Amino acid sequence: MIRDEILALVLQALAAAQAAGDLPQFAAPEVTVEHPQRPEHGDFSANLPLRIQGLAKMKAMEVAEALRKHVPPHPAVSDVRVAPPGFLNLYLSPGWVAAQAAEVAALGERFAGSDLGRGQRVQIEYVSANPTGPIHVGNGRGAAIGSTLANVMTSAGFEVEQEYYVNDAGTQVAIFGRTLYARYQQLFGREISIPENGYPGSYVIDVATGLKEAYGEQFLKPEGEEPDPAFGRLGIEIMVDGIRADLALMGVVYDEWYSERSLQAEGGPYNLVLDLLRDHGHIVEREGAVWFASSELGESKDNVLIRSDGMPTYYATDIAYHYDKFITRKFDRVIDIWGADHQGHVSRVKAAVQAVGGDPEHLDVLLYQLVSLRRGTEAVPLSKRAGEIVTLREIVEEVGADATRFFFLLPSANQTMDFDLELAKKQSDENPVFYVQYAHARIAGVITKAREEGFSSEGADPALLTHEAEHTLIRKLLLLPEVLETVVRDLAPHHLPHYAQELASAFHVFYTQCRVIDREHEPLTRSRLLLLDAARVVLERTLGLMGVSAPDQM
RNA sequence: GCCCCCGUAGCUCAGGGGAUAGAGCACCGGCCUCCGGAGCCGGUGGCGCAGGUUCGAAUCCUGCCGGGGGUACCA
Repeated sequence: MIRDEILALVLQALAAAQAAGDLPQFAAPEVTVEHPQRPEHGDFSANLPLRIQGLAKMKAMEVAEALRKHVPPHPAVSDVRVAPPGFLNLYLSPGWVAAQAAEVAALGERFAGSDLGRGQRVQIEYVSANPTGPIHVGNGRGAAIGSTLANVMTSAGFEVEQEYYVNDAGTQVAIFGRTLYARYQQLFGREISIPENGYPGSYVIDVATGLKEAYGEQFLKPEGEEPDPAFGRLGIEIMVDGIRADLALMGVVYDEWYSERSLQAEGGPYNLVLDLLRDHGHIVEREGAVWFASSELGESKDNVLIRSDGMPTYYATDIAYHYDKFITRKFDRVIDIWGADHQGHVSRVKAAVQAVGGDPEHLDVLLYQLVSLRRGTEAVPLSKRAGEIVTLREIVEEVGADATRFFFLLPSANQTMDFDLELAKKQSDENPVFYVQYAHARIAGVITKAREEGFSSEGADPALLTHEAEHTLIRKLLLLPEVLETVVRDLAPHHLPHYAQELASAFHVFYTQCRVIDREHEPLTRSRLLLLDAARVVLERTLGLMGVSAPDQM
């Protein structure tokens, strides 16, 4: 990408200036270039002179001047200037900028692809909500973030596997099973109330009804007896199917649905990991429970692995799960995307990864702050135990998958988010996603109209693109590779919808100022159609990575 | 108490060591004889407080104030 080429020029200038004796020898700090806020400061700016003025024992302006003299010529660069208090500003050549319209259009969907990941195998695990209830709004945020990150990392040359960890074992699942069985019995007329701490939501009745229709009274036992464990598992399967369908509605599709229960199978990772921890002296037994001596690994305290009732904790199975990720499946890198309520779990899991022989440096936990719901000024509780919850499906059906995803992606992950249902539903036309999609529809409309009138971008000369709005648009197109790199580096997909808005804005301005189809200027018409091709490529790409559709008409 | 995240325009949010802090919505005023006005142009308005580090701080550090989350033999 062009930014890296500019950076290379600055580095070369530094080396050349030192070789020529215009700057003293010293080890330079990490050099970066950035985009100045003001266009008169150029397309790229290096603050290197300011950073090394001390090392060089020279004034920053003098350092900048020494560098400027040694910047090697480059076809994309038309000017290099020194600006106070000591910036080195580089200006892109207008001819080069214009030519990029043809480059981008020719690259098509290959544009902005990269080999940043060099085929690294990355697993991204996200949502992984308990299958004891339907997916809710908060889970939707994780879904949008995870799936977008997976798309971007794939395009950046990572080999990405998307996974949903199905918590189909443990206490909550057992409680769900008992609740389900109570509902099932109720359907046969028994006066049974759902257990204390059970799941009061009406969806459990739906699942029970489904099981009754499929299996009749097959699972009905004499009153007072415990249900067949297979009954609860069937219920969980139905819940998982529902979750899968809800996420698919938002365009989220996984490579793998990984069962927690399978960890505990004979010879599975769970027993293996316990033995491993025991062999390494990480296990202590006290108060009737089995503990992971994590305080010896720098944690603030020990944590229970096996409760005194013999049941493994979530933490224990999670250690086995991460063992499976790192050791068994050998992922080069693992990204877990969790809600901020799991924050305390991060260092524990990292400590555990270390203890079982993985490298905690290769585990990234991306926490997203919680989503709160309101209707106008009225707060809506999200709790799963409250019975009535707002499901993700409900949101998607009301505002559409595109707006839902865009909306969830907009704030950075470490910003809490207020999802106003009333606003999302009532003002869906004013959602920024429409502004971006409208840009795409406009482009498609013009291209179609041009074709009908016999115009195409065939043989276009990009050099005719000299209007300021055209150049602003092209510069914006060239930004996508940088945006994608930032998304990958910082695990911050929120840059994408913001970029999409800037891109759409640059297009709308161009559209307003530059008429495309003009019979009296056919060569310019072709050039502008070429630019539209390029803009369409980038807009489609950006929307596609977010999982948002790029409609030809609206 | 301790740990994590956040206080930026009336609202929702970007910017997270650079030069005069941005966008959307809202509000005020303009722009279609012409490719889609779901658009464009202009205007009003802002870094919680106090110290510190730095050539330079919205950005880093410390303290305080305010909001959210965590601190289970729940997941």
